[in-house]
Amino acid sequence: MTSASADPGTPYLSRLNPPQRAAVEKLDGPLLVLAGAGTGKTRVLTTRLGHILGTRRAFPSQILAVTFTNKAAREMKERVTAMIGPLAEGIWLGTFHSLAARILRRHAELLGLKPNFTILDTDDQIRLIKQLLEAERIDDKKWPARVVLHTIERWKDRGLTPDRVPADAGGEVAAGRAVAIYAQYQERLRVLNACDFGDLLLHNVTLFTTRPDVLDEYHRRFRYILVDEYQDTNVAQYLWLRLLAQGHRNLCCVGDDDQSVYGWRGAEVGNILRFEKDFPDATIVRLEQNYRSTGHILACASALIAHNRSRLGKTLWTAAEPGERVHLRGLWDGEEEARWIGEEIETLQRDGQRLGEIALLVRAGFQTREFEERFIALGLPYRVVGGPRFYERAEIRDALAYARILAQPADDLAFERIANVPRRGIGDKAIQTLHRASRAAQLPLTAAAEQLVETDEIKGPARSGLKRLLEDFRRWRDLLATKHHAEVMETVLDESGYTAMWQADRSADAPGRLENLKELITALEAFETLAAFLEHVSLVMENAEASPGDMVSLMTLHSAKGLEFDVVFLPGWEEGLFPHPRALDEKGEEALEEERRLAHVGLTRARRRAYVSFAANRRIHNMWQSSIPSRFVSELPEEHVDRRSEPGLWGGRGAFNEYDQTYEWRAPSAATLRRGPRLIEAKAEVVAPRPSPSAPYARGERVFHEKFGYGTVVAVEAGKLDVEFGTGRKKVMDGFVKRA
DNA sequence: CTGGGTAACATTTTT
DNA sequence: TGTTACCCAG
Repeated sequence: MTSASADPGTPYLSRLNPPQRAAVEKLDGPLLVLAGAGTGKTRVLTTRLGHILGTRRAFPSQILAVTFTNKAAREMKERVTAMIGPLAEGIWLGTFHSLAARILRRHAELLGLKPNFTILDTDDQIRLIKQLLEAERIDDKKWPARVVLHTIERWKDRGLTPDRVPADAGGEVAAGRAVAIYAQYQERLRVLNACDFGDLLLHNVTLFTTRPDVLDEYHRRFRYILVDEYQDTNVAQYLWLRLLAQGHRNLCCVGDDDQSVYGWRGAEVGNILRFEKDFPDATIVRLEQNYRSTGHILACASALIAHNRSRLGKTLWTAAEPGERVHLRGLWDGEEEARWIGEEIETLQRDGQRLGEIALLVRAGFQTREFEERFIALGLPYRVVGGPRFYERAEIRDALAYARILAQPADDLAFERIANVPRRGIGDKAIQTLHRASRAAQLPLTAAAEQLVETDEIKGPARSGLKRLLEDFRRWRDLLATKHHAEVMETVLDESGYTAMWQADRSADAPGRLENLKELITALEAFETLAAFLEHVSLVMENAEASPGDMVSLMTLHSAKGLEFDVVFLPGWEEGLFPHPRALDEKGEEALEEERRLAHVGLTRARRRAYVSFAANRRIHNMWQSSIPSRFVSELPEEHVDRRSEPGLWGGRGAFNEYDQTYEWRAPSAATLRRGPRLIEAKAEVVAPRPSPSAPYARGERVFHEKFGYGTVVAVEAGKLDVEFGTGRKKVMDGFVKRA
């Protein structure tokens, strides 16, 4: 037994398997730990932290431990504290963004910022880009701000400042002027004394590369660096790590290339390969023994992921029993799929299975609805994990905008957000006038407004509303000097009429919003300064913990990463849904592999039972589509699945169903698959719907439309018709046509 | 300036 | 099906 050989002072080492132990004990020099799903990587990370401290190789303050999520950071802190006690407090442990922000605040002036810079949310970013597009007269119909922002963010993810982006990069985006927009965007951020998330890292990299003296300070500070979920790092994060690790090179990265599912957000699996290149002497440890899933499940997951070409290659194995095969089931439609899963869960529940250990993982958020409806009908308790974060809620952002404008009068974005919320007569026209004045005077909006209200350029309700608001700002700022900011904030929300606005709102979610505002005030009380609170909210604050209780969890595959459950349901494994065609459109083969990794993540969440299902027909956005099983279904080995489908469905003789004889399902041939998704997509055509009483029209029928004139019906859907008019084919509501 | 009505649209989302 | 963005009448 290895325990006999463990040092008496390090009993924790004996609880590790040999590769785990190697990963913990190899303290000096670069180390890459390839940790497959369920192989105990968190244990390795925390034990390693404890080992560094336990062997007195470094003080806590000399360790930098980086994660992606606040949740992961919190868990790591808890586990290390449990191991070594309150000493753990001193470790620089946090997310990439919070650590980068912490460093950036100390050296803000070196980057043209003040230490109290604002961290923008997506909404602010979009608004800013919109303004720039408008100024450049770029059609934002053709180039939506989100698309332009996405382009810019990918550049930032790659560590590219505007001057480093090739002038012709970005292709057609923003009418070919994406790089120019990027440069303007950065300039605006500087004037606003603001950063977006990408900037936190990017500015750090700029800082470290331009100021070796500053970098040196951090070299001396951090002697050991640990990184979790390394496969999700983008280039900027990689550069950041590499810069910080220069010298001692005590960099330990833990990740799994087979769980890289954030490529669309700039994550670079290539960083793993790059690690070996940049650190040729790196030690590489593979963790391959899975402690989570039973045999059949693991076999399915492994066989599936083996279809990916770009992998470093790991072979997961388990000492556990084979357990149940993966349940594979084809159903008639989505409704039936939901019904079947509901019944299955009820059966499990009767057999003593806790609901809290059951999860339903879907590709896209909207898919949860069908199941929610079913679960409500059954009275089955469930929770939806994910959804908008606390600080993304409109009421929270509004309240924060008030706080921001008080903390930083130059925050134009915050001002614009609340200038007319609640309504105080300051409409688009007034805002435009204000912008003109602000540009002319080279002043922030509020300062420009101070001047403007003294003139006649603005009149009527706009003028009085603005005047009143500016007075309010002054009064509230004065209040900050004498009262606690939580109290001030409450006053602000009251006196501005913001609270009253929601009290008067009779929509169903208004009470919830008022609750959220209360929660915000409560959270505010715990902070020293308003600025500290603002940082916390934008970087750290999470949704209130999902209510405890024994409930089924519903979430996307993405948010399931890192979690595990006894029982996992994986519905909707159909071409056209999973792999998601939009992903495939954008990046082809590479994206297909990312989708496959997502499938792999899904399967490996399950400890004892996994259910994969697909429906022959599905209503998406009120359009019936017939679909064929996902190619991933056929990648699950026969001998590890238990396939049961409804008669006539997949696994039967061919015809998908008795109503639709025109469509025969064949397993996609290898050639078809190689040719890519497009062909398969084309196969998933819209099927003639069941006759709908509200649309008594038939194909081929002549109809008359007020606007388009006479035409011929070419397709019928519930409530809608496809009609060929003289001028072209149009989709019309059936209520708008008459029989000709 | 506001609010109603309608057309267009609809991945994933750690920070 | 549900949401959001825009257009026009009051």
